[in-house]
Amino acid sequence: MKLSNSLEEYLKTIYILKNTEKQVRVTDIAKRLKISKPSVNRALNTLKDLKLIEYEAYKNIVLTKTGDELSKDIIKRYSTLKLFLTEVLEIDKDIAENEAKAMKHAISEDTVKKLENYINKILDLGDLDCGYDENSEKCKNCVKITAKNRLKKQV
Amino acid sequence: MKLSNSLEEYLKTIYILKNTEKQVRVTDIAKRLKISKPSVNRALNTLKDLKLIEYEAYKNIVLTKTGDELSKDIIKRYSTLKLFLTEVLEIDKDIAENEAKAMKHAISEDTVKKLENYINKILDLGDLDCGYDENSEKCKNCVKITAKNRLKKQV
DNA sequence: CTAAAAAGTTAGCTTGCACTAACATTTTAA
DNA sequence: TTAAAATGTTAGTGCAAGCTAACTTTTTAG
Repeated sequence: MKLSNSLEEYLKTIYILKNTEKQVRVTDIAKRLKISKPSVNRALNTLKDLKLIEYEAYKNIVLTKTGDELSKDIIKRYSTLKLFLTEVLEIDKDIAENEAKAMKHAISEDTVKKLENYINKILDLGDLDCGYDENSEKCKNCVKITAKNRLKKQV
Repeated sequence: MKLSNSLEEYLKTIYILKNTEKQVRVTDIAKRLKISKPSVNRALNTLKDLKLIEYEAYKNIVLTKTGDELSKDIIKRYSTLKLFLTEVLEIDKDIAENEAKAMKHAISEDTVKKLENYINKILDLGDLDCGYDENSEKCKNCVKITAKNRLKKQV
């Protein structure tokens, strides 16, 4: 299922609220996304029509099985991109979050997987560079990585 | 100046046509972008209002100085992303083009620069891996790169 | 040179997604 | 327990960007 970036943001937010707050409310979504409540209301009705959430007027918002799976998928795309931006390119967290948010919609499952493998290959290597002089003949192909505190849980 | 992804695609297309065809026409833009001529017409009027192109009814389409600079900037973002996807992640060209197209809007100047530096660091290393066994203790930090024919001119 | 083809434009429709104003329902606190 | 506050919904607006149908202008071929 292919959603608009806007709807993906709603779904992602619902998932995050579900796992961090007692309840998932229109107002909370609106605050987090800095969007008006009526806009949230309409988006929720769209997500309901798509059978991604259960939603009755004035009642609690609940993800369906499909909605839950799709949320995880969206968050996976988002956090993989964010991880790449912050840990590999060493971009500032806030900027990385914004860019990952806007980029996530464009990235396919396959690309996410490849990016993830790539990041793992790079970050699992341990700390810093490999000990050889980056400019020496011996190991000129080694890539020096300076990321620390990697592989923290991302949301 | 921050344009929508749609307007960026128009501007990028105008730039490319300018440099590959004798003239830049509504029909050519429409064909390339697979969008109707009236839609192109309206987009062109928007770009004209933004002083990115010169455009009079039934006349030729010309980029202004600002429009030309912005086009280059857009293409830079696009092609840097595409290069990363194709050469580093080894993603299929067509898919990479589509994803880069949709992602380019989200990426800042600063991130483009960092990504570019990163790609250069990786790709400038020469061919293939460094000769050590990737799994050996000796050089476990080396990243094997298999890209060939890199740094081709991208458009 | 003119009629047909190609190119370009205008008008009006649709959808997505934001907004405010106004109203309805639920929750909370005196 | 009930009035105020908080929350949620409905109605209607605006804008971006796609579309088709119908029209105008320019180009081209006989």
